[in-house]
Amino acid sequence: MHQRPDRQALDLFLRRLLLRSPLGLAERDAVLALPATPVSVKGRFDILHPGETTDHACLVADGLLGRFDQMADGGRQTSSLYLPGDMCDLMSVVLPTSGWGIAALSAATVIQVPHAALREAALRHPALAFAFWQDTAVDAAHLAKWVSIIGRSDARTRVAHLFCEIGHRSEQAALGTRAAFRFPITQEQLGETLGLTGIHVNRVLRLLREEGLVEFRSGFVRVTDRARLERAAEFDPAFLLLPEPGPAVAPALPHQLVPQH
Amino acid sequence: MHQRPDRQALDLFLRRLLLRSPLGLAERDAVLALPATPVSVKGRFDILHPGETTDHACLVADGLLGRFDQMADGGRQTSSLYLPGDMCDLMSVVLPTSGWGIAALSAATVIQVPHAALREAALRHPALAFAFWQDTAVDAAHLAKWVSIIGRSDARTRVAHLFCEIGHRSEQAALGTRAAFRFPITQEQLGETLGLTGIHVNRVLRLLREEGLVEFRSGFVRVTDRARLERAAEFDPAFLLLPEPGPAVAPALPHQLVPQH
DNA sequence: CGTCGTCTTGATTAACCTCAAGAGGTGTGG
DNA sequence: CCACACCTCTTGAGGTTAATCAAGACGACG
Repeated sequence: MHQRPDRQALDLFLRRLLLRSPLGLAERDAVLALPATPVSVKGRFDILHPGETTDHACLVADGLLGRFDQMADGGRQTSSLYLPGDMCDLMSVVLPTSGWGIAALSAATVIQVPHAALREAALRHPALAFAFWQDTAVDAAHLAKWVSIIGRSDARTRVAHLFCEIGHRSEQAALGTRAAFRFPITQEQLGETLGLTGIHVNRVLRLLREEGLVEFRSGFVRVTDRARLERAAEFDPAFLLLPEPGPAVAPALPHQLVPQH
Repeated sequence: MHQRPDRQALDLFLRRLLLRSPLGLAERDAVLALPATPVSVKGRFDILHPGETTDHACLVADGLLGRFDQMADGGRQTSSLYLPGDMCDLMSVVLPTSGWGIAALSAATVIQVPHAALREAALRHPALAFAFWQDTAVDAAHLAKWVSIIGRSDARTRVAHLFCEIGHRSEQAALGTRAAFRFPITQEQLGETLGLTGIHVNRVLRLLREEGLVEFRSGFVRVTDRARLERAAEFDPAFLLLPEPGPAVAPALPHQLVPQH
């Protein structure tokens, strides 16, 4: 735990891959040996501008990142949020030029991992190639879910769903519990994520607080009634495509979860 | 051109991969040699139910398919449309159980390609593994764009954008031109795709017709003013991540487009 | 102590939904 | 061949949700 931040983040990333893909020792070592350059950025900093071409992926070590689309009127829509351990823009390895941007929503530390190294690791270890492909598929699954939430749900459902999702993901990544977790985002940014205005998000937050479902204050979420919150959100954890978390959150690499390969 | 439908569809699929990934002769042969079972379905048939597990991907040979999410109230949200040549649900190779369903929006012919064969081809040919991964990334890019369109655009912009996108994709797949193309979908289904009600889609279609931008009747789109339509849609072809189509659409495999590998 | 970003609340407006009803087109059975 | 059912498209009237406009409070930071 007193490692350098880049190694620690690679640990988190490997942990995330292992949740869904069994990887052998050689593959795991290859992930942990990836070259990694830590970079710290302030909140509201654009790490990648829309339309730009990159030669590296960004692994989140700390803070909150978002993938966004810039609209004609200057407004933004955030399509994905990335927590520590997420390799945001892993798909840029096969799609180095894309239409979206990546922004830090809060102060953040990101680890830059060169495409060349990721590509080489995937070539050397086919199981890794599949794991990377799978990671992109999970990203796509999230986006598909997001389309349906924004397209068909009202504001209250959307806000509730986001809190449920981030709670689950935070717990899965051992960053907090479903009942209480850090979520360093402003109401305005919540609006950009949910397809709402910040003002309306504010009203919905008040409603959810008064209903006793969830409280959001200064970058921190406290779920006061999980059952009712998940019902309000029409939340189904299955969509996260993750195994159910065990009773206790494993502090480090859960070797017992890794099937032999 | 008088081949069996499954070989023809694999041709289209290979063509699509080659648009973005250079593939050698061996890889191309491997794609064309994939086992393929054609199946015909009526419109409104659910090919894959939400939450189900599959062991094959679906290559569209004819008709229109959509990926959808079923909401609690029974309503549907379509998150992606698939035209002939698209391997819909290619990502199911690495994510065999997912939350979405696949439905035929019109009568359609789909070609079932077993996961096992796709996986083996990817293992044998790393370049194919990258091409498949890239195809999933393109899918994700589409979804990300869709999130921002549904989250931030009004109904007129959304409808216009969809027509622009399907027109471009139809032209790219040599199924029609950007100015006139088949689009076998009902107004209700358009609504399910755009996050609107079918009734409101109807009103917007009337508006666009009266403005002289585009006409939609009995499954066919006629663009009457492309420049203004694309402006109304805030459409940027770059988001499709495709090279600009040449002056003429190549009728078969464009060998001259394939870089040596 | 003042400034800036964020949060909060109220009043008004606009976009889209819901409910309702009828028209056109197509396939099917009498 | 006609009658009927069914699906899709069309249009109107009224209601609801969320956006917009406006203003003030709170808190962190220089």
